Amino acid sequence: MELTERQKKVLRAIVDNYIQTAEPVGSKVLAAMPGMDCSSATIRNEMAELTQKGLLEQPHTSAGRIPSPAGYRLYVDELMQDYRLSVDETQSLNQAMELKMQEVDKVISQVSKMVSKMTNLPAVAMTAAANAPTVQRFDILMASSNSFILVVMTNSETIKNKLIKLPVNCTEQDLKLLSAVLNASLTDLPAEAITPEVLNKVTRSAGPAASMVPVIVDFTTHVLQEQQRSEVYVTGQMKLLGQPEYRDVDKAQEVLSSLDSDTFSNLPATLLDNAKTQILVGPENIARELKDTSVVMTRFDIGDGMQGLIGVVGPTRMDYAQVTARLSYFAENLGRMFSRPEPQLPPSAHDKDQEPGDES
Amino acid sequence: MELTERQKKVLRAIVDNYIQTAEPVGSKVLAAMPGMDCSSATIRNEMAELTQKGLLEQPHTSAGRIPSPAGYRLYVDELMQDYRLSVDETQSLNQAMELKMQEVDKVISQVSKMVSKMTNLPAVAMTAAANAPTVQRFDILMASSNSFILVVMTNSETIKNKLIKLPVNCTEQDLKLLSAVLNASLTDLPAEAITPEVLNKVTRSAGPAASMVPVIVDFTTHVLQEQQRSEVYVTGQMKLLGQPEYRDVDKAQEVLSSLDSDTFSNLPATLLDNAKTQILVGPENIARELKDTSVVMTRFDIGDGMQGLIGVVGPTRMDYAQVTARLSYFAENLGRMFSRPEPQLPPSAHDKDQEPGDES
DNA sequence: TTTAGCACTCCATCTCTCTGAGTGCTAAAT
DNA sequence: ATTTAGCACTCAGAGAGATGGAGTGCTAAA
Repeated sequence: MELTERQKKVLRAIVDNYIQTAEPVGSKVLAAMPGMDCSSATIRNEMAELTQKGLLEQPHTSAGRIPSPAGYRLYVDELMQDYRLSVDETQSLNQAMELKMQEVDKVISQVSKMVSKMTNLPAVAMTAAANAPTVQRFDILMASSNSFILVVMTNSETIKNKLIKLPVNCTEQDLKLLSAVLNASLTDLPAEAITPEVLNKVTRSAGPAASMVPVIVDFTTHVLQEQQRSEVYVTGQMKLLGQPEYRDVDKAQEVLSSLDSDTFSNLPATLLDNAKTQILVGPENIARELKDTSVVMTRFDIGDGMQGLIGVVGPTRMDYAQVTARLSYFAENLGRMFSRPEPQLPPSAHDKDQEPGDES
Repeated sequence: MELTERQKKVLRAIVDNYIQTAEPVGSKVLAAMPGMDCSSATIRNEMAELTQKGLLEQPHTSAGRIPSPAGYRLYVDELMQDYRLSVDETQSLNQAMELKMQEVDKVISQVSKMVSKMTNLPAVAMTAAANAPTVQRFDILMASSNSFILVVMTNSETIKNKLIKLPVNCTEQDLKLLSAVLNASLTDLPAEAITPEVLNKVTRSAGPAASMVPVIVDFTTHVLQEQQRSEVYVTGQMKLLGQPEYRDVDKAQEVLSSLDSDTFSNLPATLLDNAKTQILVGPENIARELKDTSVVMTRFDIGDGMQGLIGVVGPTRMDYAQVTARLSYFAENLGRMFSRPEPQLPPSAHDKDQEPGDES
């Protein structure tokens, strides 16, 4: 079952070529390639053998060969040449990444957009909380006599807030008491632990501002749930249509419709412990609908135990080397950005116009 | 140029039928319709006249008729029958709208998703700040010895925050001073008015915590700019492919690629002062690329002078009546929800699972 | 072991024909 | 004056061959 050097060369050439052209590759064009020092007949023999080994396929008798899923697998595992990012590319990647990341969840959607743009394929991005989210700290500010600002910071250092408009007659002192009670009773509790009993206890000891407690608790559980739920952002769906294998609208729709939270929610388990970029070829895939596509995913770390996954979805015939390289570079630098403390920009920092809703 | 009653009836029937079938309508099927008390020959005569008046078109000599843009215009202005939402529909709309709206900008994207889902067409949603955004209030909380929470509330009552990690040696008192200075100098200023001079002045009087000022100001201008910029969220692009006229991928792509901020940024001026739902048929459209599509847009109000636009994009042959009805209902109720003070839900409120990244 | 040569296969493309839906016009009917 | 029946005409779209060419597998010579 071992392949000769020449067979490897042929297989690699076929995959490379097919990735570029999306057309079955014939023996003639291969023979004409530089570095192939044999005739088309020889190539044909090798091809026949590779086909027999299940690494190539023939759409029909008188067509060239295309790689089979197994062929792709071998290619990405052993044959693929590393793609070197050009200087231009790293520059434009760096430029794209120069985003002002003020809110974590906005970052995820931005990231997804950028990945899609730079790979020219639909992109998927999601967060995955490593540990159960809890609240680390509550603050309550008085905005006016009947409106208050609730500030909640979670253990992953995400901060959420809410304006509470409620006619409550209370002083700054009362608010201090309330937040003290909240901080004492509700911090470090996962969403499930916030039971009616706890709520009752809080309400009883909350003093004059007690009427705010329900709203606060409701908001808190909402925030915690939101943190826990791994949101999946899909961007650039239309990019898939650019690929010749998805000119058929129905096919594209089938694939894209399976790109939702459900599909990816069982993925992280296998992927999160492996830091390297993963390539799932066709049938190896997570969802049945994706059996004719490939998914390339990689992990990146955000501060404080939060992790994210970014990846792209495309035809099995995608440029794995290039996509992998770009994705890894991206993930790496993204992680670095997050671990960096405060960017410390001068306030006159130029403000790149970041088209918000652009998903072209 | 006036139309007879029967001509109107014929035109309406043609548009209605074409909206359903996307096929040219022939005289025979029209004659067979209930309520048409004349033969196909008579209909043919009327059709010829309507064609001559520019309200109908013929794809080729031996095909039925389809409405021209002018025909659609007349239809939506005068002929269209109001679409009555069924009980089922209002229920599912209400259910869809029962979202926990914790953050304004998340709402917009949610809204866009919902509209897309319920019209089965690509949806566009954007906010439009009525007046120049300013900061109304600053707060700074100490999270730990070297991290601080900055809370900024704008005049539209949006609250943004940021965790500042910076080794600053200062007391609660120093923070009080800093926030007092910020509140005194930077509130009610639009982004442009925050000049280096102002910044300098603030830094000088900020006391021991002065080193935080650049970060704070940077964040503030960022927030203000973000508020001002009208973000355009486009969702459900793939829905367009469900429409027979966009089975051709290239056409769909052309349309969808023009759905970005730029296209819609010059729209509000004409639309924002008119509260009713607007229908832009084909060539009347904002962008040249949209000349074969129609856009239905409507306005909704969020509290405190903020406004939003939601709309859908689809083939000229879309079900205007239905889309308009759903959109209006949606906009109306959305506005109502925002003007309501605090929902005051019990904390045990059931939590509808709101699939986040689903754009199928 | 490699290569040239050749017969064979079969997809893609083109042309041609044919069908049927739909029209416009004319002449009779109301 | 309007409506209707009838008829000749048009033309897109489907289906049936016919054609060309890319690519293969196999055999026999190098």
